[in-house]
Amino acid sequence: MRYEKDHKERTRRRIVDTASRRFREHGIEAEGMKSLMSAAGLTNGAFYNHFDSKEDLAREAITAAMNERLGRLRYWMESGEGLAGMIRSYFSPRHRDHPGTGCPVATLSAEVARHSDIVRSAYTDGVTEFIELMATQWPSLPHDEALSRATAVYGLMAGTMQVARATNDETLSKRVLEGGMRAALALAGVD
Amino acid sequence: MRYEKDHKERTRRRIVDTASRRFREHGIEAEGMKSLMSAAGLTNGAFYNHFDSKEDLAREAITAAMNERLGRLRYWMESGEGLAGMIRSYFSPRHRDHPGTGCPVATLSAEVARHSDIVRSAYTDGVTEFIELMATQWPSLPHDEALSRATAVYGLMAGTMQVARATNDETLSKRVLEGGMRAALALAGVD
DNA sequence: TGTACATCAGTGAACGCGCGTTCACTGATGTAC
DNA sequence: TGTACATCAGTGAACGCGCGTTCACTGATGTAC
Repeated sequence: MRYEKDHKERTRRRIVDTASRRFREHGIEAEGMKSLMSAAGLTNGAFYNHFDSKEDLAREAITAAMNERLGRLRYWMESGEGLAGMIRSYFSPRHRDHPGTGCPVATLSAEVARHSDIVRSAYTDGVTEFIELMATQWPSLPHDEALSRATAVYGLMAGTMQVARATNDETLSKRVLEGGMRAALALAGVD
Repeated sequence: MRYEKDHKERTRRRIVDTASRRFREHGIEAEGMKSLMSAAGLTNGAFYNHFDSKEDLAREAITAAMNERLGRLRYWMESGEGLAGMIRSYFSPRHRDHPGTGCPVATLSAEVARHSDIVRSAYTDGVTEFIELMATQWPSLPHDEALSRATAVYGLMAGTMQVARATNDETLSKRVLEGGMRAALALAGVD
């Protein structure tokens, strides 16, 4: 072997991580291959040693982003603060101002709806797993109802975050974050 | 005059209406000028007789879409069904499957966040007006609290609609619509 | 009324540019002997 | 140990293509007389 045995694998992971961040920041379509690869410390041509196509990378980047968020949720669920902690951190200005490391549902859902089934399945798997984990918050509810509640809380979080980001009225943005947080805590029954 | 006196104005309005629908269907960036103008029954070159740039059109198309939704909300608020009627219609499979005539917050928010202040202001104005009208649903609440509640309900609607559209799991999509509807009705206090 | 002219909404080819993708090549490293 | 060779991750120019925008031109219509 010419390089250390996991050299190529580490490069590949670096591309996925970079894409996962930059797709969330700029959108999948708006992020070009050249600027993406350059941000990963490589030139454009190297990309196709690692992936079949941009769509292929989109699938992996979405999975990576969803897994990252799932780990974060798991951390909160296992901590003393529980789901309430996750909700509070979700509605922070810090999260609003850093979409690249934030919730991919809030940044990519509209685009994903227009992508191939391969990408949509990666998204669906991530969302399903996230919701299943959230649903364990309400062990006394029938599973179906717990899932429904989880999707509603998740939808509320992602939707309000988008409005908080898209508006250029700081007052409205703050109100959206605060109102969203209170409503999410209430809906989750953890306030 | 060569044409009827409002010929140009009607053409202009036709372009705005077409853009308003197609931007919601495909995204602003993904909708090209040529296909847009062709859908409006014109060729690409005619566009610049009516608008300064695609960004300029985006602003008008967003305003038009928001006004259309505002009219629809006004209709429901004045009808016997009130806000509950609007919420039920929002979570219909019909709305999910026709994004072009649907809620622009659910389709365009993520993109708007990356556009110029001109576009973001058009979005902000529309959202503000929509929320103000929704807030009249709770006349007994302090105005600030009514606004907060309205933003939360609106965010919940837009966020869950996006998940229902992006997933390719029909079961999950149905659950999201149903769970979202129930939660929205509860949050609005109209169930 | 009939004819010459002015108007201007709309046409469609062309502009420069950046896109996703391909591919001949480079050069650092490991292997063979 | 030293040298020739094989490997292959990465380079960077080039591909065809579609983008948003520009502009010289067309032709249907209204006006002037």
